[in-house]
Amino acid sequence: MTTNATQIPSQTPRLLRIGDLARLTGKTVRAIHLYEELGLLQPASRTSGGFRLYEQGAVERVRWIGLFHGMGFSLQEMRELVHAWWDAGLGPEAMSHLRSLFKRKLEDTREAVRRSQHLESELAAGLSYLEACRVCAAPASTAKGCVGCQQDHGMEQAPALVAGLKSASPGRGPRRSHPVFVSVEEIQ
Amino acid sequence: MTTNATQIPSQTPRLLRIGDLARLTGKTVRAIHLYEELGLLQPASRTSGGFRLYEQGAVERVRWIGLFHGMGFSLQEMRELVHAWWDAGLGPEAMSHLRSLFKRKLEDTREAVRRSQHLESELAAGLSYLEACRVCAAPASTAKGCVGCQQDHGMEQAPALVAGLKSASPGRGPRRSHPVFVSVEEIQ
DNA sequence: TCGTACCCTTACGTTAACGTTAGATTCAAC
DNA sequence: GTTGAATCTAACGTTAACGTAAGGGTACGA
Repeated sequence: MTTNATQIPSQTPRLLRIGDLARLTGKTVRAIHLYEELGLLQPASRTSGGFRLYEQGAVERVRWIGLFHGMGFSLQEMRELVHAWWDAGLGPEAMSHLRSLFKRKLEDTREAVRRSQHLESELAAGLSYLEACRVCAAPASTAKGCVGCQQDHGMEQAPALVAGLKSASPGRGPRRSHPVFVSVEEIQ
Repeated sequence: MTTNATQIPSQTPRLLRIGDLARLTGKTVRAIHLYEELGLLQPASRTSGGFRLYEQGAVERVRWIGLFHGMGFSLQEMRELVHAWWDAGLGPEAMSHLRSLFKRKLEDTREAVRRSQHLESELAAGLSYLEACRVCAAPASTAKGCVGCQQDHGMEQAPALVAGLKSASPGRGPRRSHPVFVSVEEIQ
């Protein structure tokens, strides 16, 4: 009887070996091993020699893992979710637990969105600030004096990201010009 | 002459030892050492015995590091930015490089926002799906059959996150009931 | 001066998600 | 049967951002 990715003339669909699964999903054998260790995926069976054999559904499964991992779910979190799902059929408490997992992750995700959006606006403001230098004066002189220029570019105050960068400059500036005690140059 | 966090009766403000800086910023001494290694922060000087002494500005600096680190900037990325800022005074190319760093990070951040927002909507949909179970039937029977129930909760299709969880169940189900070859139970 | 908190440098440990390597076994085509 | 690709398990390595510990030196108030 042929067991390797061959059509079995009965009701059992063709099974995949791990390498097939890896190629079909763009993952490595190692990654699939890891998912199995974490309980996220199981082979349908094994050969008598110990080779893992997977059903076609495993392809979807690995893709699902990759999709949500890419969106921000750690493998551990997914593991919790999967286990909570399996347990949810056992009673109301388990179901409540599953829902609370969803709620917590949803809240965490909303917070992450806010943080990223905040950073986005900081970066956009900083970039505008830097672009403004190129606009407001002749290129040669602007580029030369831009980083150290004192004008506020039409803004009341430099964006926080740029302000922090600016504060780095004077700190380094005086240290180069006026050493206080031991001039720290070993960091180079 | 007193050098430890004492007012020097001249134009030099009181300097902080590393422990002071750590307490004022909520960071550890170790973290501050790391920032120094990465070139993000430097002590203003050292005692003859080697103790680091920081200016008040270092407090703002460490806070800035923490703020943007918390928003999604890796320390390495911040290092690149700081160095690009320092170099930007050297000419138009360096200035252009600084701007491109901003642009790239801005693009990455926008992508991160999109990913998180996508996950957020998936989680919200999944939660609605799960909440609908509690709504559509009596608690006792709903909780019992919820995970495996076949009705679509008024939705054409389960959200992708839930669909992936559902697909985990039948895979585990048959394996418990109808082992094909070697039943894999060692993952327990 | 003494005592104690503080600081120094060095170095190894932790975590998540794999990557990489090695030696042995299995599988399937020829 | 032979051969070479594929797979097995085991184990160590990588990265970022620190945490932890150790042994020795420093700073400063009492």
